[in-house]
Amino acid sequence: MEETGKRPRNGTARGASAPAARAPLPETSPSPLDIVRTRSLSSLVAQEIERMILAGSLAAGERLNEAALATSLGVSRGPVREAVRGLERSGLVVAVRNQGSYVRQVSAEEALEIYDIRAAITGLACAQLAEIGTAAQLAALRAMVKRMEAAWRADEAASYYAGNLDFHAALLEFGGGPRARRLYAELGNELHLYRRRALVQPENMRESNAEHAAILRAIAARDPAAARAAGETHIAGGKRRFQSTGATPAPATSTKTPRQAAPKGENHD
Amino acid sequence: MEETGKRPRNGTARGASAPAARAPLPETSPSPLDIVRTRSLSSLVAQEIERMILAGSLAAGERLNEAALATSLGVSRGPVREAVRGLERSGLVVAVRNQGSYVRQVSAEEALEIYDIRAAITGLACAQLAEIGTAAQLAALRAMVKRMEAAWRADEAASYYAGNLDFHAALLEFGGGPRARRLYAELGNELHLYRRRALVQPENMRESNAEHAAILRAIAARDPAAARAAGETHIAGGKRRFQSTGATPAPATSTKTPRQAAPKGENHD
DNA sequence: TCGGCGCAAACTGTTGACAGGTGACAGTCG
DNA sequence: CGACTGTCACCTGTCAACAGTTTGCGCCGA
Repeated sequence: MEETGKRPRNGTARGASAPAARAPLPETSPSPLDIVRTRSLSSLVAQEIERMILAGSLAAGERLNEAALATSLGVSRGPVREAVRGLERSGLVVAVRNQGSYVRQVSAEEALEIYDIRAAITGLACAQLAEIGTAAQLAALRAMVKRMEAAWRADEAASYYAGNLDFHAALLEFGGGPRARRLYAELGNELHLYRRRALVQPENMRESNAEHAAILRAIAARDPAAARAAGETHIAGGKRRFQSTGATPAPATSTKTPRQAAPKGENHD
Repeated sequence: MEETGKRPRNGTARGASAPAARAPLPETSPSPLDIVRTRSLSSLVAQEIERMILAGSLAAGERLNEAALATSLGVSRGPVREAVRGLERSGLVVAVRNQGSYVRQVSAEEALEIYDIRAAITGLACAQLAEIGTAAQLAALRAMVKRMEAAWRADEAASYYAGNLDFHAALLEFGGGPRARRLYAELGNELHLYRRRALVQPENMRESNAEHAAILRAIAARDPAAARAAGETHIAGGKRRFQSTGATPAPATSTKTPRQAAPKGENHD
């Protein structure tokens, strides 16, 4: 790249100029109408498609019709294509030339591998948290575990699941760096693409939360090695619980089955 | 998405139809962009831009001019935009609306974090390799270590560096799953974006290769825990060698410095 | 009735063009 | 002489249209 434009790269990216200023008018629309001016349509479309995939509106293996998506979202095909390319790079969709893009299907082997990687990342975060975690962070984590305990005692699976997500997110928020956080989120998204999820069972919740408590004990004891082991054990336990619900190790037949059964539940890490 | 198209998803993707046919004309431009019609232009452009970034043609922090890239590659702006979106999702570039895309700059903190994650992934691969590795794989790894030893004895830094890359790639090829492989490659690419690289020093090479040998010993002993520890120690050693060459922990000044010094060397994991 | 063949519709890949926004430069006023 | 403001060129974001390919369906013949 040699001297195409003379714009000398402003050093200070002033970024969001007015986060909350200049709002004297009653602001009829809560946010989206003009906030859209901040991000490009492509990123909005990508976010929406990702949401549809994770929510199940677009099933795993389903084909993405660019024109249909474009009209559905009220935009042209350009932004949709850019969004799909981004999602392809993220691993959420796979594209075949002149044929289309499909929501990626995660095999059982891949799901198990993702569990392994997640275990390593979580262990890393737990170890760091044992070293640099503050008392306030520990208290917040303890409160989450308490809430989850109440949830499984009341047999509220949905509530437990949400709390579990929060707990793990907090674990990486406190103990992991930004890259680890992003990676963990991506792995979680990919895991959502697996067709079968661990069923919600009270025993799973109890076991899962007991492991949460073990993690906290190790962190509180400022023992990085133990914290790491506890974090890895926890994810490994989630993997085991995931497998025990019928994760087929190897279908060994056609690599791409068009249709899968709908997700039957949620798993507990 | 409900019943937009009636195309019933062909199960067998027959893929590349004509790999190298229809080339009777002398093909004046040897550029792979025009020869290969198997992959879409977007992916080719993405690959090319990624290559340019990793090769240094596009320096970290440099702005990507869509039109200039398009004309330079002989395509329109559409594929370039799609490629840039993909690279943005990969973390190689950052985009600002109405302003452009810039090659991402990796800070020292991020580089160190990437080392930590790489250590975890490598440890995972080493542990699995200790369990499932074949004798042939072990022999191949041993041969690589032998070649690297010859390289550092001859003080051929470039040769050692290449062998080191091969060794780590083989480690993940043999012991890691596809997801871990992809992740490791991505992390390596991001690390390339850091402005300062560890200098090539014979002592570094010797130390690095000694750690390689330690990994192989643990794998040969079929001791997953030891293999994992050896792999992590090796990457941690690479991180330490990386730091010792002057990786500033925190510049703490402007978040985006326009220009950085050119890379001065390569690091040894 | 079944298999092969050809046509046509649909979809993707790509391009060019238009509109909006941003940053820099120059002129002007205090 | 300095700061501010208006203007302008460049560039990104978006859209509509064209071309190539694939695929489904109907037709014909054995």
